[in-house]
Amino acid sequence: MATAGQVSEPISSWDPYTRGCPSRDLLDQIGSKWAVLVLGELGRHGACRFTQLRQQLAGVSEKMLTQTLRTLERDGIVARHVTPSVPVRVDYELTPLGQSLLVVVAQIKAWAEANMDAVRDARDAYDAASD
Amino acid sequence: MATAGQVSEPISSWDPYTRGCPSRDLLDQIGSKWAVLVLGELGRHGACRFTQLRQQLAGVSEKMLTQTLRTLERDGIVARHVTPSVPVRVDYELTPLGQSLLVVVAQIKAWAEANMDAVRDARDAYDAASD
DNA sequence: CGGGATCCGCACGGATACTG
DNA sequence: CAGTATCCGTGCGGATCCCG
Repeated sequence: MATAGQVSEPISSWDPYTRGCPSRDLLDQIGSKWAVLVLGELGRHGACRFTQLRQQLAGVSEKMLTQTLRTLERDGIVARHVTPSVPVRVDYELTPLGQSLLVVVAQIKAWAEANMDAVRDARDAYDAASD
Repeated sequence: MATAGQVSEPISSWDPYTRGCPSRDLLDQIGSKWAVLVLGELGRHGACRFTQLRQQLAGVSEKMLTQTLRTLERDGIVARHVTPSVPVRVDYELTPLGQSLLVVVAQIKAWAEANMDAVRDARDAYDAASD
C-alpha cells in the first residue's frame, strides 16, 4: 500500500495473512477438493456437460457439483454455456482466468498423486509411534 | 476395490477422480486455507514457534492451528521439535517433503493474491446480472 | 437433462477454560 | 508457552423430490 496516485487503482494488497482478507476465502475455494478436480477435468477435456463432469468426479453429489460450478462461474473461472434445446444442454469450460489457475492447480493434484505413498508411510510411522 | 489380487503391488495409481481414493482427502488437506498459510510462513521464516505462527496467521484459532500442524506433521510435511526447557519450547519446520509441497502451494497463494481483483470484478458482474 | 428446493446428520471450526 | 478438553453454533455435504 501507500503507493500514491491510485485514483482508480484498487491497490491489490490482498494479503491472505491478514484477518478478514477476502483472498483467504478465495484461497479456500480454489484449493477445495471438487474445484481442483473440476478444473483438471475441464482442462483435459475442454468443454464438458454437467452429467459428464458428474461421472468423471466419481462420488460427487449433484448439490456439491452445482455449488462448485456456481462458485467457479461467479469467480470468472469457468464459463457456462446454455443451449436451449428441448432437453436443455449446458456446457462448462475454462475462461482464460481459469486456464491460468489450472496451471497451478494441476500441480497440487500432481503432487498429491505423486507423494501419496510417502505421505501414507509417514502416517503409518506417526501412528505407530503414538502407541 | 473389486480388483482381485492386490497382493503386494503398491501401484501408485492414486487417482483422485476415483471414489474413495485417499489422495482425494490429501488434496483437501494440503489445499486448505490454514495449511497453505502455515506452509508459506515456514517457507519464509524457517523454523517457527507456535505462538509465532499464531500471530502471523491473524485470526486463526488455537484449535485450528494445532489441528493443522498435527495433520501436517502426521503427513510428514512439517517436523516438530520439542526443547524441554522450563517453559516448553516447540519449533516447527518444513521437511524435505514439505519443501517440495511449498513450491506448488506458494503458487496458489500467489495466484489468489494476484487475481483477487479480477475475481472481485467477475463477482460484481455476476451479482449485477442476477438482478 | 440440468439443476433448484428442502430436510437433516454431523463434522468443521470458533471461543473459552484448564493443564503440564 | 504450548497445547488439551469442552461446549456449541454454523454450514458442509449427502439424499430425495420436483420443476423447466
